[in-house]
Amino acid sequence: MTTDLHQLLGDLFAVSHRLTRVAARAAGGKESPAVWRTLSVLSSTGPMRLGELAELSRVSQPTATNLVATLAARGWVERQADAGDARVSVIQVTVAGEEALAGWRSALATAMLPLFSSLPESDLETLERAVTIMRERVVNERGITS
Amino acid sequence: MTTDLHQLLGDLFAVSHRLTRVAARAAGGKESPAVWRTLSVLSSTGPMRLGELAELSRVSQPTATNLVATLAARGWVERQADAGDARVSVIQVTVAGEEALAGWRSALATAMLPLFSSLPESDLETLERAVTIMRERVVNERGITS
DNA sequence: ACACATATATAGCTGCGCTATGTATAATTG
DNA sequence: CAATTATACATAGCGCAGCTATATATGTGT
Repeated sequence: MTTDLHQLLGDLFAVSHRLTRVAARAAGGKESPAVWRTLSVLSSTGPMRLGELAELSRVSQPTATNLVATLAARGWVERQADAGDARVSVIQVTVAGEEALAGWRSALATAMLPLFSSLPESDLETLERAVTIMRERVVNERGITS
Repeated sequence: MTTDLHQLLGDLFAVSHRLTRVAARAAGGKESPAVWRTLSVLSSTGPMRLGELAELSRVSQPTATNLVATLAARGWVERQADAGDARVSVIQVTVAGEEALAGWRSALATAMLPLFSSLPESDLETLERAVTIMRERVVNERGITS
């Protein structure tokens, strides 16, 4: 069966977006999805400059500034001055940030378990491979227009 | 390997959210992601009442009202009075709506091709199966708290 | 020193998405 | 059949993500 890329990408986007809505409502604490997405990026990739974070999170630089400000206000990230360049600030997840992220992950898993627990192991493996594939697409490239 | 559901769900959410950001910027026309998500839901599932749309889209009813208003203003959906119940309005995608959706899908595919075209067929099939799995999770249940 | 490039911050806007509440139509019940 | 309650959607008003345009501060090069 020839995979129709148009259809696949459209569906992938639509279902991804709906899934983020599910998650947002399920683990619906006070924090917004963007906060967790940003924290996830920082946690999985490690400390980085603000501009880099913006690229990886696929948001504009001002948006990243705001998100980091929010995260910093909660004590979940720290900004450190770069030794060699006074303009850059390196963002780093704090221990509290890792804990908050773990807590959210746990809440999310608990809330979404009813939806996913009935899946056979093979489906979970499919999802896992899909996550890996998508992450590589999202992370590795320098952006669509590069 | 025992799949860690906590990790998987957290990663799935994070990468899904990032993917929606990629798509939003890639096909970055004037319309917002929510518009396309809503239109996708309507198109794939068919005409439905507003409340149903809210549930399937995983948004609140007032949010659905607003989105439908936006879509109606662009002539992409129509509201029809229900014969048996004067309270309900049935939402239906117009021909123009289908065309707009197809156009967006095309733009999205074009923009994301550089990221996905290099994938082997097996990966595309994995993504396709993952889309199916996720869609069933998102569609079938009546909501987390039901 | 001066011009230009780069990294982040600020200002101001649009629109999503929410809760709380209002309004109109059904359904129910004494 | 009138009064109550439930349902479907609309309205009001808020918070915040995310954007563009622009400012500020620092670095680089001639």
